[in-house]
Amino acid sequence: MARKRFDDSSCSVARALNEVGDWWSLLIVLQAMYGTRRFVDFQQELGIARNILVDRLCRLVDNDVLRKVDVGEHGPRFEYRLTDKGRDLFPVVIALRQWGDKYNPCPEKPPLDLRDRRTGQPVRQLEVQDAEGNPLSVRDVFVQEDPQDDTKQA
Amino acid sequence: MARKRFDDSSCSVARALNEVGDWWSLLIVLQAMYGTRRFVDFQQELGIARNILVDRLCRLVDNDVLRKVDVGEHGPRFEYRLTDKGRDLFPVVIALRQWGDKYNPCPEKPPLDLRDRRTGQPVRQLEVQDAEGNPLSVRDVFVQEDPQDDTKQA
DNA sequence: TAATAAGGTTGCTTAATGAAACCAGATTTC
DNA sequence: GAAATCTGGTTTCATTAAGCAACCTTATTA
Repeated sequence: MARKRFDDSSCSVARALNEVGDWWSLLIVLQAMYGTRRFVDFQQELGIARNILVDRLCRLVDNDVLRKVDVGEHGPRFEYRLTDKGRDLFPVVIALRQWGDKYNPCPEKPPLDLRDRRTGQPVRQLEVQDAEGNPLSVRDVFVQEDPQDDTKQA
Repeated sequence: MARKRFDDSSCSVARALNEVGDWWSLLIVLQAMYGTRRFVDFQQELGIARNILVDRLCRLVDNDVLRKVDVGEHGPRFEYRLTDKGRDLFPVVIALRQWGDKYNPCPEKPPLDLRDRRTGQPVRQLEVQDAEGNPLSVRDVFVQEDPQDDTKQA
Protein backbone atom coordinates (compact mmCIF):
# COMPACT_ATOMS: atom_id res chain seq x y z
CA MET A 1 0.00 0.00 0.00
CA ALA A 2 0.93 3.62 -0.19
CA ARG A 3 3.40 5.14 2.14
CA LYS A 4 1.72 6.74 5.07
CA ARG A 5 1.61 10.53 5.06
CA PHE A 6 1.53 12.77 8.06
CA ASP A 7 -0.17 15.89 6.73
CA ASP A 8 -2.63 16.01 9.54
CA SER A 9 -0.37 14.77 12.28
CA SER A 10 -0.32 16.89 15.39
CA CYS A 11 3.47 16.49 15.50
CA SER A 12 5.37 19.15 13.65
CA VAL A 13 8.32 16.83 13.13
CA ALA A 14 6.02 14.43 11.31
CA ARG A 15 4.61 17.24 9.21
CA ALA A 16 8.10 18.48 8.42
CA LEU A 17 9.17 14.98 7.39
CA ASN A 18 6.16 14.91 5.16
CA GLU A 19 7.74 17.64 3.09
CA VAL A 20 11.42 16.83 3.19
CA GLY A 21 11.55 13.45 4.89
CA ASP A 22 12.07 11.20 1.92
CA TRP A 23 15.36 9.96 0.59
CA TRP A 24 15.87 12.68 -1.95
CA SER A 25 14.23 15.92 -0.94
CA LEU A 26 16.76 16.96 1.67
CA LEU A 27 19.62 16.06 -0.64
CA ILE A 28 18.10 18.24 -3.31
CA VAL A 29 17.85 21.08 -0.82
CA LEU A 30 21.45 20.44 0.18
CA GLN A 31 22.57 20.61 -3.44
CA ALA A 32 20.61 23.80 -3.84
CA MET A 33 22.51 25.20 -0.88
CA TYR A 34 25.71 24.31 -2.67
CA GLY A 35 24.50 26.46 -5.54
CA THR A 36 22.93 23.94 -7.90
CA ARG A 37 19.93 25.35 -9.70
CA ARG A 38 19.38 23.48 -12.95
CA PHE A 39 17.55 20.26 -13.64
CA VAL A 40 20.46 18.54 -15.35
CA ASP A 41 22.87 19.56 -12.65
CA PHE A 42 20.70 18.12 -9.88
CA GLN A 43 20.35 15.00 -11.94
CA GLN A 44 24.04 14.53 -12.49
CA GLU A 45 25.30 15.55 -9.09
CA LEU A 46 22.81 13.40 -7.21
CA GLY A 47 22.52 10.50 -9.64
CA ILE A 48 18.77 10.54 -9.19
CA ALA A 49 16.34 9.10 -11.76
CA ARG A 50 14.83 11.85 -13.87
CA ASN A 51 11.21 11.00 -13.19
CA ILE A 52 11.88 10.98 -9.48
CA LEU A 53 13.70 14.28 -9.75
CA VAL A 54 10.72 15.80 -11.56
CA ASP A 55 8.43 14.53 -8.85
CA ARG A 56 10.59 15.84 -6.00
CA LEU A 57 11.23 19.22 -7.57
CA CYS A 58 7.51 19.66 -8.14
CA ARG A 59 6.74 18.68 -4.59
CA LEU A 60 9.37 21.02 -3.20
CA VAL A 61 7.97 23.82 -5.34
CA ASP A 62 4.43 23.00 -4.20
CA ASN A 63 5.61 23.11 -0.62
CA ASP A 64 7.32 26.44 -1.20
CA VAL A 65 10.78 25.11 -0.43
CA LEU A 66 11.99 25.83 -3.95
CA ARG A 67 10.85 28.37 -6.52
CA LYS A 68 10.88 27.55 -10.24
CA VAL A 69 12.10 30.52 -12.22
CA ASP A 70 12.16 30.86 -16.00
CA VAL A 71 15.49 32.44 -16.77
CA GLY A 72 15.41 31.77 -20.50
CA GLU A 73 16.64 34.62 -22.67
CA HIS A 74 15.38 32.88 -25.77
CA GLY A 75 13.20 29.92 -25.06
CA PRO A 76 12.41 28.44 -21.66
CA ARG A 77 15.27 27.67 -19.32
CA PHE A 78 14.47 27.00 -15.71
CA GLU A 79 16.16 27.39 -12.40
CA TYR A 80 15.10 25.98 -9.08
CA ARG A 81 16.01 28.38 -6.31
CA LEU A 82 15.66 28.11 -2.57
CA THR A 83 12.95 30.15 -0.93
CA ASP A 84 13.31 31.55 2.57
CA LYS A 85 11.55 28.45 3.79
CA GLY A 86 14.07 26.32 1.97
CA ARG A 87 17.01 28.32 3.28
CA ASP A 88 15.65 27.88 6.78
CA LEU A 89 16.40 24.18 6.46
CA PHE A 90 20.03 25.16 6.93
CA PRO A 91 20.14 24.15 10.61
CA VAL A 92 18.55 20.81 9.77
CA VAL A 93 21.15 20.08 7.13
CA ILE A 94 24.00 21.24 9.34
CA ALA A 95 22.74 19.16 12.23
CA LEU A 96 22.62 16.10 10.01
CA ARG A 97 26.05 16.85 8.60
CA GLN A 98 27.64 17.22 12.01
CA TRP A 99 25.97 14.04 13.23
CA GLY A 100 27.15 12.19 10.15
CA ASP A 101 30.67 13.53 10.49
CA LYS A 102 30.79 12.45 14.11
CA TYR A 103 29.43 8.95 13.79
CA ASN A 104 29.96 7.99 10.16
CA PRO A 105 33.05 9.78 9.00
CA CYS A 106 34.27 8.97 5.55
CA PRO A 107 37.42 6.90 5.97
CA GLU A 108 39.10 8.24 2.85
CA LYS A 109 38.68 11.95 3.17
CA PRO A 110 38.24 14.48 5.92
CA PRO A 111 34.75 15.89 6.46
CA LEU A 112 33.73 18.94 4.49
CA ASP A 113 35.14 21.96 6.18
CA LEU A 114 32.39 24.57 6.43
CA ARG A 115 33.64 28.03 7.25
CA ASP A 116 32.37 31.51 7.83
CA ARG A 117 32.89 33.48 4.65
CA ARG A 118 33.64 36.65 6.56
CA THR A 119 36.14 35.47 9.14
CA GLY A 120 37.29 32.17 7.66
CA GLN A 121 36.56 30.52 10.98
CA PRO A 122 34.89 27.08 11.10
CA VAL A 123 31.19 26.83 11.82
CA ARG A 124 30.36 26.09 15.43
CA GLN A 125 28.91 22.78 16.51
CA LEU A 126 25.12 23.02 16.71
CA GLU A 127 23.55 22.43 20.08
CA VAL A 128 20.20 22.77 21.68
CA GLN A 129 20.42 25.48 24.29
CA ASP A 130 18.38 26.91 27.12
CA ALA A 131 17.46 30.57 27.38
CA GLU A 132 20.91 31.51 28.66
CA GLY A 133 22.77 29.56 26.01
CA ASN A 134 23.71 26.54 28.07
CA PRO A 135 23.62 23.22 26.25
CA LEU A 136 20.58 21.01 26.75
CA SER A 137 20.37 17.27 26.24
CA VAL A 138 17.27 15.20 25.61
CA ARG A 139 16.92 14.55 29.30
CA ASP A 140 17.08 18.22 30.22
CA VAL A 141 13.86 19.12 28.48
CA PHE A 142 10.20 18.38 28.99
CA VAL A 143 7.02 19.16 27.12
CA GLN A 144 4.98 21.87 28.77
CA GLU A 145 1.56 20.29 28.74
CA ASP A 146 -1.24 22.27 27.20
CA PRO A 147 -4.58 22.08 29.04
CA GLN A 148 -6.56 21.62 25.81
CA ASP A 149 -4.23 18.93 24.52
CA ASP A 150 -6.12 15.81 25.49
CA THR A 151 -4.33 13.18 23.41
CA LYS A 152 -0.72 12.79 22.48
CA GLN A 153 -0.22 11.65 18.92
CA ALA A 154 2.72 10.87 16.68
CA MET B 1 14.14 -0.94 -8.50
CA ALA B 2 15.49 -0.71 -5.06
CA ARG B 3 15.88 2.59 -3.40
CA LYS B 4 19.31 4.00 -3.85
CA ARG B 5 21.56 3.87 -0.81
CA PHE B 6 24.33 6.24 0.03
CA ASP B 7 26.60 4.13 2.20
CA ASP B 8 29.66 5.04 0.21
CA SER B 9 28.76 8.60 -0.57
CA SER B 10 31.40 11.14 0.21
CA CYS B 11 28.72 13.40 1.64
CA SER B 12 28.09 12.93 5.32
CA VAL B 13 24.55 14.22 4.97
CA ALA B 14 23.85 11.45 2.49
CA ARG B 15 25.40 8.88 4.78
CA ALA B 16 23.39 10.21 7.71
CA LEU B 17 20.20 10.02 5.67
CA ASN B 18 21.11 6.46 4.88
CA GLU B 19 20.62 5.62 8.53
CA VAL B 20 17.75 7.82 9.58
CA GLY B 21 16.52 9.33 6.34
CA ASP B 22 13.49 7.20 5.67
CA TRP B 23 9.97 8.04 6.62
CA TRP B 24 9.94 6.18 9.90
CA SER B 25 13.38 6.06 11.47
CA LEU B 26 13.52 9.63 12.70
CA LEU B 27 10.00 9.37 14.05
CA ILE B 28 10.99 6.27 15.97
CA VAL B 29 13.96 8.14 17.39
CA LEU B 30 11.65 11.01 18.27
CA GLN B 31 9.27 8.68 20.08
CA ALA B 32 12.21 7.19 21.91
CA MET B 33 13.15 10.69 23.02
CA TYR B 34 9.65 11.07 24.37
CA GLY B 35 10.31 7.98 26.46
CA THR B 36 8.80 5.19 24.38
CA ARG B 37 10.75 1.95 24.68
CA ARG B 38 8.49 -0.97 23.93
CA PHE B 39 7.57 -2.54 20.60
CA VAL B 40 3.81 -2.28 21.11
CA ASP B 41 4.07 1.31 22.26
CA PHE B 42 6.03 2.37 19.19
CA GLN B 43 3.51 0.53 17.09
CA GLN B 44 0.50 2.18 18.64
CA GLU B 45 1.86 5.69 19.01
CA LEU B 46 3.22 5.84 15.47
CA GLY B 47 0.61 3.73 13.73
CA ILE B 48 3.36 1.93 11.84
CA ALA B 49 2.97 -1.52 10.33
CA ARG B 50 4.51 -4.20 12.53
CA ASN B 51 6.79 -5.70 9.90
CA ILE B 52 8.09 -2.26 9.02
CA LEU B 53 8.61 -1.48 12.67
CA VAL B 54 10.62 -4.68 13.07
CA ASP B 55 12.71 -3.73 10.08
CA ARG B 56 13.37 -0.19 11.29
CA LEU B 57 14.12 -1.16 14.86
CA CYS B 58 16.60 -3.77 13.63
CA ARG B 59 18.23 -1.26 11.35
CA LEU B 60 18.46 1.34 14.07
CA VAL B 61 19.98 -1.25 16.38
CA ASP B 62 22.42 -2.32 13.66
CA ASN B 63 23.40 1.30 13.18
CA ASP B 64 23.87 1.74 16.92
CA VAL B 65 21.16 4.37 17.22
CA LEU B 66 19.09 2.14 19.50
CA ARG B 67 20.06 -0.65 21.85
CA LYS B 68 17.82 -3.67 22.37
CA VAL B 69 17.73 -4.66 26.01
CA ASP B 70 16.10 -7.72 27.50
CA VAL B 71 14.38 -6.49 30.63
CA GLY B 72 12.28 -9.59 31.20
CA GLU B 73 12.08 -10.76 34.80
CA HIS B 74 10.55 -14.04 33.75
CA GLY B 75 10.56 -14.60 30.04
CA PRO B 76 11.80 -12.23 27.36
CA ARG B 77 10.58 -8.68 27.35
CA PHE B 78 12.48 -6.12 25.33
CA GLU B 79 13.15 -2.45 25.44
CA TYR B 80 14.64 -0.31 22.71
CA ARG B 81 16.71 2.47 24.23
CA LEU B 82 18.58 5.34 22.68
CA THR B 83 22.34 5.11 22.55
CA ASP B 84 24.57 8.17 22.76
CA LYS B 85 24.57 8.22 18.99
CA GLY B 86 20.80 8.19 19.00
CA ARG B 87 20.59 10.91 21.63
CA ASP B 88 22.92 13.02 19.52
CA LEU B 89 20.15 13.25 16.95
CA PHE B 90 18.51 15.69 19.34
CA PRO B 91 19.61 18.79 17.41
CA VAL B 92 18.37 17.24 14.16
CA VAL B 93 14.96 16.56 15.63
CA ILE B 94 14.77 19.98 17.26
CA ALA B 95 15.81 21.69 14.03
CA LEU B 96 13.08 19.84 12.16
CA ARG B 97 10.54 20.62 14.85
CA GLN B 98 11.32 24.32 14.84
CA TRP B 99 11.19 24.43 11.05
CA GLY B 100 7.88 22.59 11.07
CA ASP B 101 6.45 24.86 13.73
CA LYS B 102 7.47 27.93 11.78
CA TYR B 103 6.23 26.92 8.35
CA ASN B 104 3.60 24.28 8.95
CA PRO B 105 2.00 25.06 12.26
CA CYS B 106 -0.93 22.94 13.25
CA PRO B 107 -4.00 25.14 12.92
CA GLU B 108 -5.87 23.54 15.79
CA LYS B 109 -3.33 23.49 18.54
CA PRO B 110 -0.25 25.45 19.54
CA PRO B 111 3.13 23.86 18.88
CA LEU B 112 4.62 21.61 21.51
CA ASP B 113 6.21 23.76 24.12
CA LEU B 114 9.65 22.35 24.89
CA ARG B 115 11.20 23.69 28.06
CA ASP B 116 14.29 23.38 30.12
CA ARG B 117 13.55 21.03 32.99
CA ARG B 118 15.77 22.99 35.34
CA THR B 119 14.65 26.54 34.76
CA GLY B 120 11.29 26.05 33.06
CA GLN B 121 12.43 28.38 30.30
CA PRO B 122 11.63 27.58 26.66
CA VAL B 123 14.31 26.05 24.47
CA ARG B 124 16.18 28.55 22.34
CA GLN B 125 15.79 28.67 18.58
CA LEU B 126 18.55 26.66 16.92
CA GLU B 127 20.85 28.56 14.64
CA VAL B 128 24.06 27.95 12.80
CA GLN B 129 26.72 30.18 14.31
CA ASP B 130 30.24 31.30 13.62
CA ALA B 131 33.06 30.95 16.10
CA GLU B 132 31.89 33.95 18.12
CA GLY B 133 28.28 32.86 18.24
CA ASN B 134 26.90 35.15 15.55
CA PRO B 135 24.20 33.64 13.37
CA LEU B 136 25.21 32.36 9.95
CA SER B 137 22.98 31.89 6.95
CA VAL B 138 23.57 29.62 3.97
CA ARG B 139 25.18 32.47 2.10
CA ASP B 140 27.59 33.26 4.90
CA VAL B 141 29.44 29.97 4.65
CA PHE B 142 31.71 28.33 2.14
CA VAL B 143 33.39 24.96 1.84
CA GLN B 144 37.09 25.13 2.55
CA GLU B 145 38.45 23.16 -0.37
CA ASP B 146 40.72 20.28 0.41
CA PRO B 147 43.71 19.90 -1.93
CA GLN B 148 43.24 16.12 -2.24
CA ASP B 149 39.52 16.44 -2.91
CA ASP B 150 39.44 16.35 -6.70
CA THR B 151 35.76 15.65 -7.33
CA LYS B 152 32.69 16.88 -5.59
CA GLN B 153 30.05 14.20 -5.21
CA ALA B 154 26.57 14.01 -3.78
C1' DT C 1 -8.24 -24.00 31.05
C1' DA C 2 -9.01 -20.09 28.46
C1' DA C 3 -7.80 -15.53 27.44
C1' DT C 4 -4.49 -11.99 26.90
C1' DA C 5 -0.02 -9.72 26.01
C1' DA C 6 4.58 -9.19 23.86
C1' DG C 7 7.18 -9.55 19.97
C1' DG C 8 7.38 -11.03 15.88
C1' DT C 9 6.67 -13.64 10.94
C1' DT C 10 4.18 -14.64 6.59
C1' DG C 11 1.36 -13.61 2.49
C1' DC C 12 -0.80 -10.63 -0.26
C1' DT C 13 -1.76 -6.15 -2.61
C1' DT C 14 -0.50 -1.72 -3.95
C1' DA C 15 2.59 2.15 -4.38
C1' DA C 16 7.13 4.02 -5.18
C1' DT C 17 11.78 3.61 -7.24
C1' DG C 18 15.10 3.32 -10.98
C1' DA C 19 16.72 2.52 -15.74
C1' DA C 20 16.21 3.48 -20.18
C1' DA C 21 13.82 5.02 -24.11
C1' DC C 22 11.51 8.62 -26.14
C1' DC C 23 10.10 13.57 -27.10
C1' DA C 24 9.60 18.57 -28.19
C1' DG C 25 11.28 23.17 -28.40
C1' DA C 26 15.37 25.94 -28.95
C1' DT C 27 20.27 26.36 -30.24
C1' DT C 28 24.55 25.52 -31.95
C1' DT C 29 27.41 23.20 -35.48
C1' DC C 30 28.63 21.78 -39.98
C1' DG D 1 19.65 24.77 -43.82
C1' DA D 2 19.97 20.10 -42.11
C1' DA D 3 21.86 17.51 -38.38
C1' DA D 4 23.39 17.20 -33.91
C1' DT D 5 22.96 18.93 -29.11
C1' DC D 6 20.99 20.72 -24.90
C1' DT D 7 17.26 21.24 -21.65
C1' DG D 8 13.57 19.67 -19.26
C1' DG D 9 10.91 16.65 -19.11
C1' DT D 10 7.18 12.06 -20.05
C1' DT D 11 6.40 7.05 -20.71
C1' DT D 12 7.06 2.24 -20.03
C1' DC D 13 8.38 -1.46 -17.50
C1' DA D 14 10.65 -4.44 -13.93
C1' DT D 15 11.84 -4.50 -9.08
C1' DT D 16 11.31 -3.30 -4.43
C1' DA D 17 9.25 -1.57 -0.33
C1' DA D 18 5.11 -0.26 2.47
C1' DG D 19 0.83 -1.41 4.55
C1' DC D 20 -2.71 -4.63 6.17
C1' DA D 21 -4.27 -8.56 8.25
C1' DA D 22 -3.79 -13.06 9.81
C1' DC D 23 -1.08 -16.14 12.27
C1' DC D 24 2.39 -17.88 15.73
C1' DT D 25 5.13 -18.72 20.04
C1' DT D 26 6.24 -18.01 24.66
C1' DA D 27 4.69 -16.34 29.05
C1' DT D 28 1.37 -14.38 32.14
C1' DT D 29 -3.17 -13.58 34.07
C1' DA D 30 -8.14 -14.56 34.95
